[in-house]
Amino acid sequence: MKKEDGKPRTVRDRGEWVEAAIDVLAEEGVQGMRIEVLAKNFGVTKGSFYWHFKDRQDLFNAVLETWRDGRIRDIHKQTVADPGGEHDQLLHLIDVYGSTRNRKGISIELAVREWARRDAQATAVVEEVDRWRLECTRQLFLARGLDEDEAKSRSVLLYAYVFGQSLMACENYDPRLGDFKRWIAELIVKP
Amino acid sequence: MKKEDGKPRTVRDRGEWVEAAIDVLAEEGVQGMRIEVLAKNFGVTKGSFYWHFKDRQDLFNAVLETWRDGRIRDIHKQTVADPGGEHDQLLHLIDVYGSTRNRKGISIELAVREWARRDAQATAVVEEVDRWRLECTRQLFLARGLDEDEAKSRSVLLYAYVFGQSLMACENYDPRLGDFKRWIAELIVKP
DNA sequence: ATTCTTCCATACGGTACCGTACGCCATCCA
DNA sequence: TGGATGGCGTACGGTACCGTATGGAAGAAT
Repeated sequence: MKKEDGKPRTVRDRGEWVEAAIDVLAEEGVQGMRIEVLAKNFGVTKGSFYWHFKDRQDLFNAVLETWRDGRIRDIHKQTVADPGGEHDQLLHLIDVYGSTRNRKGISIELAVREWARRDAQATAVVEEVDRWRLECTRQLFLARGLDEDEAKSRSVLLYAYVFGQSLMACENYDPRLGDFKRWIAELIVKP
Repeated sequence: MKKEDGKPRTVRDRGEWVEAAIDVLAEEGVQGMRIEVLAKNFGVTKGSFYWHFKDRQDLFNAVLETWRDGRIRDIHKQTVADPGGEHDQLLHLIDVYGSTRNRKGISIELAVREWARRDAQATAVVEEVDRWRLECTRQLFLARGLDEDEAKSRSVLLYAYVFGQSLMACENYDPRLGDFKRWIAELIVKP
């Protein structure tokens, strides 16, 4: 059959599909990444999807790899050697995951971890990302003069805290929550 | 049509449906609570379900209320006044959510919070549970002699940490992770 | 200009659900 | 003992998907 209207035919590549899928992942979770829904929100049909991807799992793998590579790049950028600035770098790390200006990044983070609870592929990706992150913060703590054990412990605490923080509904707990969070960040980072 | 086999007809009540639904919630998440699947795993058909529940949302509400009531009961049991024992009570709280013997409880906890990210009803329930929990631990910290702000801050840190901990994949980070977690717990609770 | 390749639209069969309509059996009750 | 009622089975229509098969348009290659 033919298209009668004059709408220009949109053409998308694999990368655009993955980006759009990650957006939906953040908002709806893994279950939300439906091919036909993605296609509709995207202005094409699934004929396009199955041209660029073998099947749904193929998209999932691409999403996971893209996320992983981005996170690993990010953590390296955020923990570059800056002698004397380790304290601020650590505080910044905590802040990034606690602030609302990174809402989308946090949503993706939670969605991927939720995914990882029931999917081996996602679990492997999360493990790899966590390894890098823990390693990088460990280096920062070491540079601050902490011993090996404390550096590792505080790294675990740091990331557990930032992820857990976004799971909690404590906005109405106290109007001075912002102060509390700063106090907590200092406690986690403090030498 | 008639049942030819001699299987005794199973009869279920509302509570049993809710219990079974919570089990599935822990393993599969909200999306996993499908009526026909629940019924099959349960040895009945959805004819039974629609006798006990108006619709799927009706089950969801029952699940949320049951969870909320259980959590509120639990937190009160775990934070009863025990002058001088507050330190151990706080450590125990952290331990409960970190240990593998509470695997199911943790799974439910995460599933409900995942649910809450995209559903207002679940959000309200999580908020209520968090309020109680934060309030109870705040009392424990106060009893330890901390001032108001630090009691509140450490309460937030405590719960953010325990939830975040179950989101992380750091089992392979270091064989002495158990030691690290004990060290972290002490840091969180320490006066 | 013709063929080739790329990329997408459409149609189709299949599955897994939700919710409803209705009927059947067992038990309690007069 | 016959009827009422609680509790469930079955069948049906409807929706939302997945994946495949096939065809068509538009540019690239020759």
